[in-house]
Amino acid sequence: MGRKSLKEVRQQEIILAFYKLAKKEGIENTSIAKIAKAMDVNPSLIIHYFQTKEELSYALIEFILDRYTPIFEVTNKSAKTAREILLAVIDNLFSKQWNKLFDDGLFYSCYALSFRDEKIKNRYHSLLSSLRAKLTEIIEAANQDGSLSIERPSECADLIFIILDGAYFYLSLSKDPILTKSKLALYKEKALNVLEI
Amino acid sequence: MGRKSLKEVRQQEIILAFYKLAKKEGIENTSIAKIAKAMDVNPSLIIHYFQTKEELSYALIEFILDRYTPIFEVTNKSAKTAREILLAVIDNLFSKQWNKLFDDGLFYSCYALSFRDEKIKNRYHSLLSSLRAKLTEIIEAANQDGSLSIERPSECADLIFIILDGAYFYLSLSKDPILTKSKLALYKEKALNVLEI
Amino acid sequence: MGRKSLKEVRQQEIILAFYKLAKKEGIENTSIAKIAKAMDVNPSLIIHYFQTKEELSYALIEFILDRYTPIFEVTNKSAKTAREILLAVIDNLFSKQWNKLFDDGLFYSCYALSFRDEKIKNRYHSLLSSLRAKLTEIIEAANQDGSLSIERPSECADLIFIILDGAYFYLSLSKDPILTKSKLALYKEKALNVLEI
Amino acid sequence: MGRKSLKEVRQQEIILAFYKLAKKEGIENTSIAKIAKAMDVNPSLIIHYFQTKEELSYALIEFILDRYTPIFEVTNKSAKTAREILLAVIDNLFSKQWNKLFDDGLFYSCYALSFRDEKIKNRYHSLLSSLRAKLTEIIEAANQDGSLSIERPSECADLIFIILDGAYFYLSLSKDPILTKSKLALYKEKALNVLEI
DNA sequence: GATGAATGAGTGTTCATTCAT
DNA sequence: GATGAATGAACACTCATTCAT
Repeated sequence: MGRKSLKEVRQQEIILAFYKLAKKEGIENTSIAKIAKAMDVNPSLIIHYFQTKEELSYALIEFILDRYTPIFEVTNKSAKTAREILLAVIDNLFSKQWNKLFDDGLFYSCYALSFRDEKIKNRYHSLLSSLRAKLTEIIEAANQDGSLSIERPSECADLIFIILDGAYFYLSLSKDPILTKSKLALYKEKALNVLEI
Repeated sequence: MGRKSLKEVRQQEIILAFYKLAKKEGIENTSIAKIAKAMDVNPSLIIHYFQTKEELSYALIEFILDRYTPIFEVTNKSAKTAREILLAVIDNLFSKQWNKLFDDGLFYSCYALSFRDEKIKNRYHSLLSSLRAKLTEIIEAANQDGSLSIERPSECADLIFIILDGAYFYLSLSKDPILTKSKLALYKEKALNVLEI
Repeated sequence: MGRKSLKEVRQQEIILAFYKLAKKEGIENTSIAKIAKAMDVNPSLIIHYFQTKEELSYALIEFILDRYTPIFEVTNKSAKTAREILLAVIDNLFSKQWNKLFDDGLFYSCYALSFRDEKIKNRYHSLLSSLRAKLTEIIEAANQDGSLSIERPSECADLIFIILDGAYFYLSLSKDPILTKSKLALYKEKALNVLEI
Repeated sequence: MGRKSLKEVRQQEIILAFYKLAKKEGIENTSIAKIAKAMDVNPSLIIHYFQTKEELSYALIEFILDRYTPIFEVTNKSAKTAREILLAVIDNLFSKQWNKLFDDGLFYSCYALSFRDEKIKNRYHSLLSSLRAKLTEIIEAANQDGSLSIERPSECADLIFIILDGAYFYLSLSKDPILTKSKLALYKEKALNVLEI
């Protein structure tokens, strides 16, 4: 299989540096020069690996949306029933502990970009769709083993994400972590209601 | 004693020009120079009215969030029962026809700014809170005249907005207007369910 | 005789505000706008009284060089002998306590301007000449009453100012006030030697 | 590995261009853009080599104060006695022919800056101190070989510079070169008196 | 693979000034 | 006498990018 080429390694380093800076100061304030400075390399090197700023930005978005991957990770998956897995996933979704590298500000910044960039819009849309699809699968599995009997699993999964996204949209603005926690618990309950649990 | 003040008029003109440009090209790509060019005035005139770009940006956000005002406007309000008003408002909320000057991209762009600007965060939070408060009032009015009997009106209003915000978050990415419409109808139904209607 | 016109009063206010700002931040960093802000009036008003920045600058230099006037002020002049007056003046010169409103940085800044502005150069030259002339007079008076017998009074006065200016030029850079004081005393002694005292 | 560095060469070119412009029009009127124009390069190139205007200004001051170096250069030094060297140096000092690139206006402009910039003040102070130290050394050498017997060499050197600085301060304003020359001769004589020559 | 030279367009902001009221 | 509108040129500085080495 061989080791990763230097190119890929370097590209990842650059994206990570970009990510960290953008997280701190915002995407629009993060220039190639700043990234280069943070990495202590020459700005030209960044252009060398990503021909344009635009390409670099796409790579960043890719990186950011990849943060979502572990959202469905459940420990001891094989040892669990479909229903247990579903509950664990719901827990995951409504706790947002799944990824420490995740940054809401950046997520919404890039989301906002999608209104003027079709490519980004597609990327976001496909992420949101795939999340829904995965949840749908889990619901269907629970249906199959009889532990659940949801009539329209995909509609149900969709609704849960509607609640989830609406919840984070609102709670991101909150400054009271205790209130946030209790609200999140409430919304989770509502999501479980959707599942008739 | 002095020349008559054009301040408010000019400021509004500038904000409107800013708004239009930002809508088209994004906030981060809209410079004072571009606004000035669009208005066919000198850039320093803009600084004359808004001392800094920051101040101008705050004014823009104010302007954008003001677009939300008509959301609760219902024709023939006095002739209607509380329940009718409530239904009309829900219709409003889930149609987003209430304001043609509204731009989602801009709304989310500014929202994203709130993660690095406390002032903006407060402004968004207060908007969202006041919307919830107004809906709560309407629900309570319907409770009072017996046409509704919701136990926790504010929790109920909150939940409706959670669904609404989650819905728009998701549907903003959609490119299929027909699907969007039908989904919106579905979410509205869910909101009505929350109201036990 | 009547009272001073509003014009003169206002002009003096402006110059004083200019002076204070320039003292703090340097001439080259002091703009009409800043002066106006400090005075809480409109920038145009300043232009109204001094047609151009240049004119205002000339007025400032005039103001600054006027600070030198009290240098020859000696209390109880009439009660003193020529020699006593001379000694008092030398004391004055080498103490620089004569005017609290005096600022060295500003003085040298304007002095530097004289290299590119003939008018300013003349003004400075005439100040330095008149100071020498006054000192010469005092020396001549002491010569006359026999308390001194200097052969070339004007040359002598010139030399004293050479020492004085050289001293302040050097000591302005010093950060050790005690050393400054002792050095100043030494230079004064040398000046008195010139007078054969 | 990378392109060969032009840094020092270019930096010197920039400083020289800065110097020439500042000499003609004054430091405060010399902008980065003007320097760039004079050099027929892009303004950003100057920023590339000196990150800020401030840094560039420091470099200029360094350059200006370096003009003082040749002041103690004496031809045929080894063939001369200490006393001859001393006389040659005094000649140098009071002729100011030592450096054609020297500009008084600029010197005093930068000197004036030292009142608001500690770094510049230190630089000037160290220059003046080192000049005094060098002269002291020469006087001590003459003391040693018996051609002079000055009790306090450093005080003596100091006094000579006081006279020198005071002289140039005054004579810089003069417009009569013949008078200047004769005065300078007189002051030189006084300096020699200090050395009891 | 990486650096440094160099550009040109752009940023927000300040400047002195003019003119109408 | 004083204000506010408006300008146009200038400021230091940052940007993404290209090219030579």
